[in-house]
Amino acid sequence: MHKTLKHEAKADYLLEKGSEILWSRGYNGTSVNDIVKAAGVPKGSFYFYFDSKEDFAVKSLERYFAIMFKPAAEVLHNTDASPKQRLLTFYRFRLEKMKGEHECTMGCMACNLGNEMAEHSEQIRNTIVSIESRIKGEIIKVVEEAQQAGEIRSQLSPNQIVSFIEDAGKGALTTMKETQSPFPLDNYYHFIENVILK
Amino acid sequence: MHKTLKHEAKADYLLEKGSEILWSRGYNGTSVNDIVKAAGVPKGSFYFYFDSKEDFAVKSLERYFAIMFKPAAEVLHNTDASPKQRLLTFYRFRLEKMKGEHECTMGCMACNLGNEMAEHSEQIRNTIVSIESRIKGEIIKVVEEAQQAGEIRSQLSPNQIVSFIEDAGKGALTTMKETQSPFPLDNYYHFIENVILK
DNA sequence: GGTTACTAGATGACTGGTCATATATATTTA
DNA sequence: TAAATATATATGACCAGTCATCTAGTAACC
Repeated sequence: MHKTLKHEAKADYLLEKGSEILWSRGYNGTSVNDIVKAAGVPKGSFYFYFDSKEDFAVKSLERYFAIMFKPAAEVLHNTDASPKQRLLTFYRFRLEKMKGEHECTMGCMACNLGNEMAEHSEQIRNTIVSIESRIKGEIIKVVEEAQQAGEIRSQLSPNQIVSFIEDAGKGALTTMKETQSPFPLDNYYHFIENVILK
Repeated sequence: MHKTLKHEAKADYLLEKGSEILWSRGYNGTSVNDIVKAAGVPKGSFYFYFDSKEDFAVKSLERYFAIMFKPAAEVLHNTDASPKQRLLTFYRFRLEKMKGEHECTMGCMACNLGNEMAEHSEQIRNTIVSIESRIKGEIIKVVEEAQQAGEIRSQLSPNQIVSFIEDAGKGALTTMKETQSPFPLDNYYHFIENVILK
């Protein structure tokens, strides 16, 4: 079907209203009804804008990554600072953003949906894996630069380093959500700065 | 209500049969029907053995931690080895156990349920937080010993170190599940051994 | 008889998804 | 220009099935 601009705008509106519910309540905890009610749109319209609830989740994730990563990416690529400094600012930036989310109670949307659905929806799993790997790629480049500049040690490969930092961040977000406290994220940053990126 | 031995045995049987479903499909993805069907127990009986689905999840988590942590704890307290060696063996042991779970597709039950339900069930959140903090306490003691023995550096507090390692582990399990690969766990151990516990 | 252990079946609200139908907006034709 | 046609969008009633939970009862034992 041909998608008009108007079509896309309303689909975006549904995503805007529904994504936070999905983030908070998870895939199986969110009903299509919840989404359309939040947007004030009749039930029947949902399936005009999305193929299925699964399709809505995929587009929600894409939107989430776009919103969360884009501003942070600018920090990452801002060549006024040295590679290492850019990495630190980048992680600090992301972390503060996550801490701000509803008193540390919501965690990371991708982690939530990944943990819940990776085993049961290839669409959702693929969306998360492919976007995360693209983001990782961008960070890896900066780590390579930092290694070449001698700012951080070179015994570990950039992929190992970035994989570990990214994974540790996911876990910190999980614990943040469980304990409803920013400590895990602050502790995480402390390790990045003082132990990992050395 | 007075609980007989027989009563407890049958409740355990329901937990044994239902926990894996809960682990795999999550809280909202698992129905009471799924659980009783898996155990071959009449539907009406469920509420004779458990107060609610939420109660079942709490007891499932307690069972999960007991099964996963108990054997690992023996490694942790086996005083034949030095504190640092015990820590490394402990983490290696746990990691191999998690890698074995269904080709890396299931992740960690507590992370799954925590991410899904922490915001919506105080019972589930409290269960996870309190058990994890007890486990953390046991590990912290060994880190203290290792620091006193000069086996690992002392600039960081044992609580900081253990918090970070535990959180990083959760994230590694999340990525393991997303990517269906053991790499995140192996990379995690590599960092514990060569970067964190130094 | 009385107490406790257990369970079949029902409850009403809710699930993701479909459908026929209605209207609004473009596009084409005369 | 106006009329005719086609397409895009809107809508809520409606599936068949599932949800967590409860009630009212039977079965078992003392």
